[in-house]
Amino acid sequence: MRWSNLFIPTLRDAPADAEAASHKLLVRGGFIRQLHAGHYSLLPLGLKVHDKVAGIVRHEMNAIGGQEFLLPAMHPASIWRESGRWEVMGDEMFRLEDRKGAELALGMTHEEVFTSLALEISSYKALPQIWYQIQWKFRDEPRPKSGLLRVREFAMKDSYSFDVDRAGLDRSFDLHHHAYVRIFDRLALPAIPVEASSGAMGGSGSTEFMVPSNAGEDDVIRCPTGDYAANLERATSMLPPIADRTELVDLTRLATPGIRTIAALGEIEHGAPAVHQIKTMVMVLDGEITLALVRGDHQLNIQKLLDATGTTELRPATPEETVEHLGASPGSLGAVRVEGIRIIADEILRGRVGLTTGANEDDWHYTGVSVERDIAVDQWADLRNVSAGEACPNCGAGLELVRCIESGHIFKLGTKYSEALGATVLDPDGKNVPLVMGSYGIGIGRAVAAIAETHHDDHGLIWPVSVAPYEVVITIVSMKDDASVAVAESLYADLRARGIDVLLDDRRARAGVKFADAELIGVPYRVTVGPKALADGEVEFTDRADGESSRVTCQAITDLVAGAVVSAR
RNA sequence: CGGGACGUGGCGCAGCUCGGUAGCGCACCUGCUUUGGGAGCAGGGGGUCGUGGGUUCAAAUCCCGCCGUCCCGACCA
Repeated sequence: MRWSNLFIPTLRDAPADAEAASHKLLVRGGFIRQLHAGHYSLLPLGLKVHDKVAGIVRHEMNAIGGQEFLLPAMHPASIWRESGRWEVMGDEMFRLEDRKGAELALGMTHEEVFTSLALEISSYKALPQIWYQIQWKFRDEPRPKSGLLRVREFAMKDSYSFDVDRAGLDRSFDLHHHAYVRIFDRLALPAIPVEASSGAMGGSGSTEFMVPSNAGEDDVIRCPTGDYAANLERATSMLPPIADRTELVDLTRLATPGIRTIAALGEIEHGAPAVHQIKTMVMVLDGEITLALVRGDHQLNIQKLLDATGTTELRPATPEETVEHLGASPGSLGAVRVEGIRIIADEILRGRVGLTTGANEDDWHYTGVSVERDIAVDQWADLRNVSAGEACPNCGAGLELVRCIESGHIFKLGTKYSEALGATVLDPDGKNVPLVMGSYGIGIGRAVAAIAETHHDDHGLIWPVSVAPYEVVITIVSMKDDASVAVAESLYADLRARGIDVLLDDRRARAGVKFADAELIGVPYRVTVGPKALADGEVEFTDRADGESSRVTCQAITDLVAGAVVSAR
């Protein structure tokens, strides 16, 4: 294409409200424009990248036997009621009514609709099936942010596997895992597969593909040796055992006037170091007051509590609720001899004695607490946040904490949706069994942003050839130099004939402007045609990634460019 | 939802404290010069100052409501 005919509105300044590098550069480079919060228009350049990413995803899905569908974006409420998610999804689902007053939703994911199609599978002989689509999803995110990274309307590749049993699901899951590795490899995204929480999707296991970036919103715990990686919501670690203060045998009340924090309680006479304290968090799980107990120096991980209890809605109790149920205010709370309230405790507290905790009376604590003897724990679970530096559960090395963009997520769903919608098949024994399902997602726009986030420098974007809006740009230094124009036009025609995605910068602009724009929009290779080199029968070839330039003869340039592009695709 | 900030041509900003008919840079148009890293000079076009109301002779500016956008937190396949 000829730049002079294209709509590529580059900006010298990024909008003031852009924060993330990908956001600034995608706007500055003329790839996207915001319509309103969480909704972006893809401009021609942005759509080209988006299409190329989708094309790679599509190719790899087809390679594992996936079949492409296109399902409606708007769904009747009934199908979401059948799965129980009409209520579960809460405010995150866009809901509307049609003229007849029928309730509708904009799809945020498509388990229900795909499963309804799977009702037509009636025999195990038709399995396995892998179905996918690339379709727009709508989610009423509480806080859209960072350009394309978190939006309310976005294209997603979502696929679904249907198998007759768990072993089949494991195979389909592995196929997807490998396809995802290939996809992220081709996208040049250094995605780390990590153990993850299944959240509201339900199911038995899930893996996220996480791209390290400080623009991300997820924390990953990773072992530097590479033998362990998990979302903080799932991560575990080995902790050195704590020697209990066994001299504190008897449950004893301790006056602690004005002491409200773990730290303060560690400093007073007869106080206790944080590792010998129990932190008591009062939470409301689906409307039920619950005490969550962790060690004094630990932090409660909300997602772990949700997962351990199967809760859909969780919030901290209000100060009023806390006083009503426990008789004291935060700072003096504990679970000792508490009855009639659900108590969930972190595994690390199991068997501990000689502990200190609040006495549920302002300004009083207990010491000598034995967890087994004094606290009626209803459920033990891993509830604590892992911190950087703790020991890897596999090898003991110090764990690191990495901020990441969640770029893909694959789930073993099991039979939750097939049972809810009655999607069953006859197995070899003639028995009716529910389909065993998996679901697998990659956000296309988020992948575009993640690539931008990880492939840029001070001058602009540096697209990998696989997704670049154009593979090469021919920059004509001076449109008034007829020889330059002729050589550039000839090269342009040759490269197009070779199937190269080439952009001819034929604008009547100064060379500096053209160089700066080419770098901003991140075209991986540039051929500069100008009188200087042309006097020697040469042009310049520049690699955007390293900035290296070389002189190449006019005869050799076509092969060189085509070779570089094709090998990098 | 809690906290904070901001809404003035396409983008970046000043003007607001102390009310008096809107300005700068970039971009855009015309001309001349320039021409290998975001040119110079001259001329020019473009703004219901987010919105509704109030105060006032007079409101971008003061007051109130609303809307929108961004950031932090909460939340979030």
